[in-house]
Amino acid sequence: MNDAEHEGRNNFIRELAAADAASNRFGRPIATRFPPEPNGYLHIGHAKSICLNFGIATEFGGRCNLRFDDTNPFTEDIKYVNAIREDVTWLGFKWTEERYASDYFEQLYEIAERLVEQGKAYVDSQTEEEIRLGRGTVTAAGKESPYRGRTPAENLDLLRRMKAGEFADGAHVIRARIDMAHVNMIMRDPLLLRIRKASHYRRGDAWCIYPLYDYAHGLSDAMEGITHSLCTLEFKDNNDIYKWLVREAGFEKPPEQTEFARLELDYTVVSKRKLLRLVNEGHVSGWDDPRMPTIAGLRRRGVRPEAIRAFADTIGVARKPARTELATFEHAIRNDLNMEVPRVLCVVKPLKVVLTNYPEGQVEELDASYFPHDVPKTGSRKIPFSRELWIDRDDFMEVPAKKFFRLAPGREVRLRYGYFITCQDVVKDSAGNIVELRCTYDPATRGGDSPDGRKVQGTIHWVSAARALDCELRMYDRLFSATDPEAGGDDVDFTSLLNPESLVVVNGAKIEPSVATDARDARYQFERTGYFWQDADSAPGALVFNRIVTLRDGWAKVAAKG
RNA sequence: UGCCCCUUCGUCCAAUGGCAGGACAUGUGCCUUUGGAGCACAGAAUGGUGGUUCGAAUCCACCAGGGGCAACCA
Repeated sequence: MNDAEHEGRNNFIRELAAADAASNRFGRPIATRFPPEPNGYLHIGHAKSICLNFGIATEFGGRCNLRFDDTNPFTEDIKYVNAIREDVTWLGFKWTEERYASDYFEQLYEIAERLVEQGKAYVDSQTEEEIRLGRGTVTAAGKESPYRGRTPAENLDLLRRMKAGEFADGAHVIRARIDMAHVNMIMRDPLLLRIRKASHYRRGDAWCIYPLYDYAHGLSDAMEGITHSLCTLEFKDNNDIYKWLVREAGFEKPPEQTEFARLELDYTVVSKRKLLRLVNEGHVSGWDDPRMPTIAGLRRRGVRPEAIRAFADTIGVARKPARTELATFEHAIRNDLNMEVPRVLCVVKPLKVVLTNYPEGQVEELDASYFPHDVPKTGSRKIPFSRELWIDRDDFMEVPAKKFFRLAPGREVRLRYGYFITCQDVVKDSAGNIVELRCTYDPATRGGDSPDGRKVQGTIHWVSAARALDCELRMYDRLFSATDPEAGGDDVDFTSLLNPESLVVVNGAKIEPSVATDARDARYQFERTGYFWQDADSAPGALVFNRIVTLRDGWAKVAAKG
């Protein structure tokens, strides 16, 4: 361990890096990389990997590259490159170098020629299906290709002509000559290069043979001088070919791959294919829908990068496949916001309150601190108080339940930063719905304290009916109603598990007027309700707030118990 | 069915042969001009069976359970 041991919890990869740094095992600084394929958007699972890779590099005075593993021209696009760059930057990381696997095509090709010359690779001309069948199964050895015995000269000629574009897609592939009976399926003569007469988003039509992941990844790491190649568990078996290639290619002190468990979060899917379906089938509004687990979605939701980094730290890194409870993530979000953002008052479901003993037409400006006593920040604003107010419907019960501390007929409560009020009368419409409360206020309790020392059980939020602003509230909840939406495998369509209430739009909420002059990207705690900020759709006069996360709700627990 | 990986409180992660600890969650109490936050306390775990050892979560063997691998995807 070195002097950076205070920076987060311990894990096996960090110990490995610490030991390697201490022994100078690689003869070069610790180097990691974050290697996304630019074919989709980054999500919370990538954030774990990003924090790990950049964290290790920083902690041990090394470097971390952002490398785009763009070896498949069919699926990749510059727009994803840009989105990924934006997301990594937003998360708070600076990469040492920006690299592209597609910049290594030349070197990868040279290595292929050498392998062919040494008889360690060959051109296979079987069909795709023949190759698949020939691989055998997990219990039965594979069969050697009839083309496996081609001479180096023959292979080299074919390879050059493949590169020159003489053959159609699928006519030939380059395979490593390893062992068709290897217990690890990956090692049964893995494919290295395939023909794709496709335009690559960066290389255009310069190439028509493209490396496969196994061929490109380890060698790319090696060419960049990476020391610790960190990836998720499903690449465990690929480690064998990784080692084989960097050795055969002759790299001194090649990088070493280490696998860790990917993040699985309750009520969430992170597979690119499924995320894509959610977008394409219109279950969400886009990649940045605030319910999406994408970085873009979390950003639009209002989650701060600090919260994501803190979350990554608390979940740790291990080899055990594990699911994390959503509460762990929500705690990280609240914990971050709690100490940072100002409190304001917003009434979600307005119920009119008329203070019968308050002068008609009078408006007072009350002082209201932006922060509670335990947040070491200062600042306040004025909030208007008037005869007619809005309070939340949930803060009134005509027949109060046990342990309900809020407003009820004959009961006195405190209006936050305001006065004590007592409910005198309940006004209903012809259908019996409560439409208005007639209350009295105690002028001596201005600011919220009674000079006679009288106590109230509840404090509720409110806004002036005359001065409040209308706003729309988008109440987001978990996207799925099942803890593991993928548990059913292919037998269950995961979209059938979508939570129908993942978005509840509340129109006609009432918010205090101070927010009109705040910064557009201000985040708030709406007291007693949750954390919010303005959505991208918001505009002056048509305010729209996203709920970032709810507050912990102690009353909900009491009420649930009855 | 073959190979590989994994198994510690409800959940996630520590403890690397020497007092099983933290966080989230849960419960109770205190405090409170947010039923927020905070504070205090509590309950809660080494998958099983053997073995090695003065001593095992840790090392070994077997068993059980979970996961990964049979794309010209990454």
